[in-house]
Amino acid sequence: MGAHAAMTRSFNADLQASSAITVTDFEALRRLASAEGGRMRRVDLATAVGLTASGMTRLLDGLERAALVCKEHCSSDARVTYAAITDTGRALLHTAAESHLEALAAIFSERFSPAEVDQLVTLLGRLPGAEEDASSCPGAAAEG
Amino acid sequence: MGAHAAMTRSFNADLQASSAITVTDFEALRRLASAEGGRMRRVDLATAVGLTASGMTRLLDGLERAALVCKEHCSSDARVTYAAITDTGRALLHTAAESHLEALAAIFSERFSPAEVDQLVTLLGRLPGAEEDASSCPGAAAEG
DNA sequence: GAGCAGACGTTGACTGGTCAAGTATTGAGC
DNA sequence: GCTCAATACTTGACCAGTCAACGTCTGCTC
Repeated sequence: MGAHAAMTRSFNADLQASSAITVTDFEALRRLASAEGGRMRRVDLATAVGLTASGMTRLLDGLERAALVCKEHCSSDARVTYAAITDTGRALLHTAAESHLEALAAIFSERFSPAEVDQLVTLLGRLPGAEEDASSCPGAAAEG
Repeated sequence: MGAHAAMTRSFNADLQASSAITVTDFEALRRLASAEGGRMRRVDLATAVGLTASGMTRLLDGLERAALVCKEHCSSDARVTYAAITDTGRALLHTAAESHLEALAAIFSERFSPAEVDQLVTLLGRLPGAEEDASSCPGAAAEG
């Protein structure tokens, strides 16, 4: 409890200050940016970042209002709406990533050797819900 | 994000079903139960479980309403109020602990060898905010 | 082609938590 | 013994997310 909450709070404050987004916003943008065509079905994005569909609706509301993301419709299935990252979104993600990944790296490299980081990544990767989180973790095995 | 959220959700559902409390409630009760005299200053309890003071007020509101906890006043300092676990609270904690720790053990023993659990405990124990979390983790090094 | 189960997305009501501001109390310095 | 900064706690306004219910659309089956 304590550790996770504390870290999330600190990362949030960090991102908030540098880019006015939350950790979850960051995750969503990151996912979109690396998705094919810079877009994903809202439902897929939701499960990817670990939110419910309605949670994703709220989150994207905010990102849309900030013009970081926009809606696109699917021609073959009228039920689905894509969330697509905009150029503004990509730019902000880039900025945010610098400070966020730096903070992340700081926390970890201060406390763990590269080998230990690897160990954590493999071990935690076995947790339910982590599935392909590890593969998308920037600098998982890298980072000297 | 995903993994933590998913696990917390599942543990919450579990506890909710068995005892109508959340993971955070459980943490607070556990802390109180093992504190000297079954009580702690609200402020200390808050930092112990990783909440703000106001968060703790809200949380204890609920536990008090359910009679799992009660207020006690400090004779030497009128500012402080203790949160004290009641007999009802201890009983419920006992029940909840069975199912919760079982679920916890299941998740971990399915995925990690005892040695790996130890490794995780030591590594994660270095995270900020984890400080003495590990020491209070039931069955950290035990559990075959 | 009508009916129906199932998927996608949104909405309203709620929860668990935050932050900022306020009250009451304490203790140290003068 | 007054003043003032600091501490303990509560409260109101808010935020991020959940769940349950709903509308819409799709695709299968008959």
